[in-house]
Amino acid sequence: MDEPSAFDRDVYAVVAEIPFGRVMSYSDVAAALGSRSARGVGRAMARSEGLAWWRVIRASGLPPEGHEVEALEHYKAEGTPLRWSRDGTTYRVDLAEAAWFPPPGP
DNA sequence: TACCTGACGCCTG
DNA sequence: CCAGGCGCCAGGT
Repeated sequence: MDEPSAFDRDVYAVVAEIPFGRVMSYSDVAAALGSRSARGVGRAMARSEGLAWWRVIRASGLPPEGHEVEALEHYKAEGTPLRWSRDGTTYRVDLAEAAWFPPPGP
């Protein structure tokens, strides 16, 4: 069992703080850590377990590839604001409404 | 140390 | 809106 790196644990700490029904983009999580590695955040999420991974999405408002269906179930359960395409076949999280950023510490 | 990969992001056409 | 291309950062081999 390999232990998560300090960077990974930092990512998990931020994700754990995202409120119910709110989301953060990979780049925003990285920014909250003082980093610009959105991809590093994605890697950390891929290795994570027991986290609200659906609250971390791409800057475009789309959930991770291959997880759209499962993520949608969580969004419906949390009442996360969504933006549906005109034909109702695709959706994206309304970042203008659901985006959240951790408050600065003391 | 160098190279490769990845649950990413932004700019162009 | 869709593709393609380049940039960025952390980890693994």
